[in-house]
Amino acid sequence: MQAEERQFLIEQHLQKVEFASLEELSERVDVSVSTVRRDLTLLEAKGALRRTHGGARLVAPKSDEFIFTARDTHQLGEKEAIGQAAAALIQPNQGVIIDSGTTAYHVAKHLGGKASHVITNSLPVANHFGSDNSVEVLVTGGVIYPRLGVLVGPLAVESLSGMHADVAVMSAGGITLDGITNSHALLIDIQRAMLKSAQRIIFCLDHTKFNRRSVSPLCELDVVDTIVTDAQAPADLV
Amino acid sequence: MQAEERQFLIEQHLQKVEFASLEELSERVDVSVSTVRRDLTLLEAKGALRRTHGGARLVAPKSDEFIFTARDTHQLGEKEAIGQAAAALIQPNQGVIIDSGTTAYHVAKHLGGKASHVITNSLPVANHFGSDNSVEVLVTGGVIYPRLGVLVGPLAVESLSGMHADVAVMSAGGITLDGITNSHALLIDIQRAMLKSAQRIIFCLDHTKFNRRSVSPLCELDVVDTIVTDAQAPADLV
DNA sequence: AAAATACTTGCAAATAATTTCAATATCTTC
DNA sequence: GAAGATATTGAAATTATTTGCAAGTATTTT
Repeated sequence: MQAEERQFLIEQHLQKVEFASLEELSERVDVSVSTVRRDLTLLEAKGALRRTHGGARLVAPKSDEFIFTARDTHQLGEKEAIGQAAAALIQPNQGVIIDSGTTAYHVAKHLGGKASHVITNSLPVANHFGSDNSVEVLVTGGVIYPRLGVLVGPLAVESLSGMHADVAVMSAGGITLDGITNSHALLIDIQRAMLKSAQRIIFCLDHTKFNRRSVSPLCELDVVDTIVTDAQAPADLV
Repeated sequence: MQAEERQFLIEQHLQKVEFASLEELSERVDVSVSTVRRDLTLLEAKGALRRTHGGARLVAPKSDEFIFTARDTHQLGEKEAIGQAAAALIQPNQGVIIDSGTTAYHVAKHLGGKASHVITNSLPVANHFGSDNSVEVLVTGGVIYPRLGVLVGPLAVESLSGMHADVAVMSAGGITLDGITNSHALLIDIQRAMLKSAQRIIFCLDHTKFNRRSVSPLCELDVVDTIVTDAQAPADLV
């Protein structure tokens, strides 16, 4: 096995497990513990990981810089499923607007190369498609809302105003019979612009969002074409 | 078999396998290992591949994250130092435009919370500041240029046109006495807009950029206020 | 504080790279 | 086409890297 390949494997393995002992790694790449140590020293210098007593650990444990995972951990399974279901609704070669919520992000993950254009104001979504040249990704301008990686502000709204897409994949803070609401006032303007620019509106909302009302009203229910949710959603509202 | 043909075969084979040992190549083109070594040295100088202990590997094999890390490894030390030096030139609370090159990215890394506003069209730079709420980061809109994580296109130029910053930290493909040039034509418009929007222009160029001319002319030398480079830069041009 | 575990350092064997040199092939020049 | 000059090639000797091991040192645990 080649030194470089070995180091790559170590890096890759750590991406999965976040922490690994020397023995574990040494066995995995089939070299002595000494060599693993040396590799780890190198990789640490490169900034790829951090050595600890007994092993090594990822320097940035979260897969996506932004705090996503922290918010996510709760309904991860449901969101994953919603993402898959919503992605299945997208026809090949459509233009898709993807919102900045965590649920919308999961839709992006399952989209693969289906869409031909993706429009988004979410940095995690942009990163996800960043090295994929089968999709044209259009990022709105704007100011980064810290910790969420969302682009907000007038520039974001402006950039959206001139655009058009077949579908908009949205998420929100809450839904009642009166309409859909969201918590961040800054997002409202942007989401309205998104709704206006898309022909078909898909909302992705897990069951915790039902019968909840956030501070800012976003839109009426009749604007929405499809809602994707999970099995635990209250039947009466559906 | 002809030397040129042999080298072409090696190149071609590597395209497929990403990595090959000396023995493998020697057998494949039916010459001694010594000759393969010589060929590899040549091909490396040409930039077609990278030699490693025991073989050779493609220059840009993997494409997961933005190509950054791969491109970087070469002049990493120099770029790191340039980044630090350039960051030192920024006064606290200034508005800074940061370009999309790898060198400019290193400046961002060393900027800390010095700047009050950062304007960029580079996703890596945006990510870097993403969870830092001491800095207001303004991202231009645009289409993602795959593999580099740069936002390009008319939207990017437009978003820059209305903005203003104290300093612009730029990088480029080459510099001669005739001016500064860059390789990606799509970037030129954006960089020009950046130059127009900033009061003071800092160019970060490592020594390999000197006396090199890329395809597209960017600007004359008199536009530039400061150039940050490393020790190996040719003295006469400085 | 003692025991256990992990880390560092120095060293020798194995492996790979560079250098050197003779043999062969290729190109010039007549 | 032949003689000499130049370049390329393969093999041997030298030098450098990498690897695994063991002894000594540091860190953590009990």
